[in-house]
Amino acid sequence: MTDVRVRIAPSPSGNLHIGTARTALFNYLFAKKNNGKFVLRIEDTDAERTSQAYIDNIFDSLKALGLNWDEGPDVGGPYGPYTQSERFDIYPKYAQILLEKGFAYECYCTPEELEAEKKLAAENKKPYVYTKRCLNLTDEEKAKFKAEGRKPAIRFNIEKAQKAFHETSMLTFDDMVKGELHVDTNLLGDFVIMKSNGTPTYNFAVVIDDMLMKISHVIRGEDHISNTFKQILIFEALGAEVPKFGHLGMILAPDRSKLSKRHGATAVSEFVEKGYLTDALINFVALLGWSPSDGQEIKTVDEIAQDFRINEISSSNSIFEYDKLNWMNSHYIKMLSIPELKERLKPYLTKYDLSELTDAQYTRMVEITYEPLTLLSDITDAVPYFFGEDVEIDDKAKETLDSDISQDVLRTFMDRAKDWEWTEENLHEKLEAFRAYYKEKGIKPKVTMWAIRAAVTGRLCGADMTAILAIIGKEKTFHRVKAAMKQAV
RNA sequence: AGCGGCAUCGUCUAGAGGUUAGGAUAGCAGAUUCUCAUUCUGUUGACACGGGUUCAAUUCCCGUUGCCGCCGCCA
Repeated sequence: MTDVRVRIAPSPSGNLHIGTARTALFNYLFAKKNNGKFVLRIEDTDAERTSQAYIDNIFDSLKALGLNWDEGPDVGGPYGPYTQSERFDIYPKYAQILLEKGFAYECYCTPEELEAEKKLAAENKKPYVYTKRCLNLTDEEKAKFKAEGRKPAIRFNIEKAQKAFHETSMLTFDDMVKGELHVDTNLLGDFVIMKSNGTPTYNFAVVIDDMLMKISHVIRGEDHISNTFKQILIFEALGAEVPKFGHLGMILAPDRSKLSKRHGATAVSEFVEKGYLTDALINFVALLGWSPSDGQEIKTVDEIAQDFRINEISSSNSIFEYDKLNWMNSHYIKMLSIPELKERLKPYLTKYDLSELTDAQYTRMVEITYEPLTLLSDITDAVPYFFGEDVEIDDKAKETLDSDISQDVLRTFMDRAKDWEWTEENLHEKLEAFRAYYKEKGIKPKVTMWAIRAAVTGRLCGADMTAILAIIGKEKTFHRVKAAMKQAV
């Protein structure tokens, strides 16, 4: 078997899309499983849509996801360069070969002429196929066009290639995930391989690069299926070995349309900013189309690679739903160690003055608040009452504080607590007794605690109350309780 | 319009010619906790439709429908 070499070839016209990340993952898994190489190639033939910021984003996102490449623009490799814009001198040579062999021809049609052809086809309700009007241009005709200042594009001669390598017009290939796929090449139309500005089109550049980079397996989205037939013909015309193809179903938004900005985050970096862990993202996205043989869904990329078989991937589209991603993210958050959590939560705590807390207090705060987090960013709204002298009291807490019972609880609390030793263990004991005291008077423990919670945190729900009191300290606690009492009088 | 692809709980999926159609997530109910959440337990919920083939089809074939994709000198 030839060496397995796969690639991810993003176009830097945007940040790394979550769908591209999944395609990259499946390529990476395939390489891992088969001891192959995973290469990164940047497809920036369209200079206008390319930007360095996007390239950086693609690198960073892929790295953050743990999808490290063996060969690529930054690390190099034996078949570089790995950025298409740096390979522009390569493509014309191969176009020339095709021209000489008769598998390609010059096309002098103007955009306007082409537009008219398309319009005509649309009017006749016929699918548009290029009319091949430039196929048999004489030298005189070409010279005349050139004299007019027209620069030729180069088109691929489908019929010639098809007749040279296939019995009939039906072209077939065996897709690794979808099985046999066919098309009638008569419907393809002679497509442009070199633009009139001298740069290659996508379909051409891909073939040349995959050929030169010795890519053995092309795993990509199913939106490329119709390109595959064209690409196979080019490989054959060049006398190159045709790689194996595998086409993945698409990731759709909940409304079944393409996942786009209006559905929220689409770029990996956006998910990360929102507080998603890359481990959770990659695990989640792996489950779109692939399923573990042991039913254990939480897995590292390496574990998945062991269990990965490309022919077992689902060939249907799948919908990207947040429910499960969220569950998985909270699961991964819970698996983080406290020291790790302390660091990873910091970016979401910038609106608070962390220096108000000692390291021990910060540690404890994290310990009692991380469990219910769905996103790392949820920490922001979960902890305001650990900071500052006063707290903002929300409506429900206000209402609770207004009751006679609450006021009574607070008075008693102040009276008793002034003598308490302010350690968490002791507070735990004392508050238990405190609740018991009120329980005997017919007041539920939670009502008792609500009064204190409302006064100290300004809300009715939150983390462990004993720990909160211990962390913020006696002074601050009393200050807030007094404030709450005054308000109600 | 044409061509191609896809079709199992809301969602992600497992499954095999004969299964009580399994799991996860979400939902619902209960238990636990000072609250919310977490956690635990239980539970609702699916083979798109119509024809074949077969003793038997959700599974194989054909058609219909639906959805997705492609028809650029974008990638």
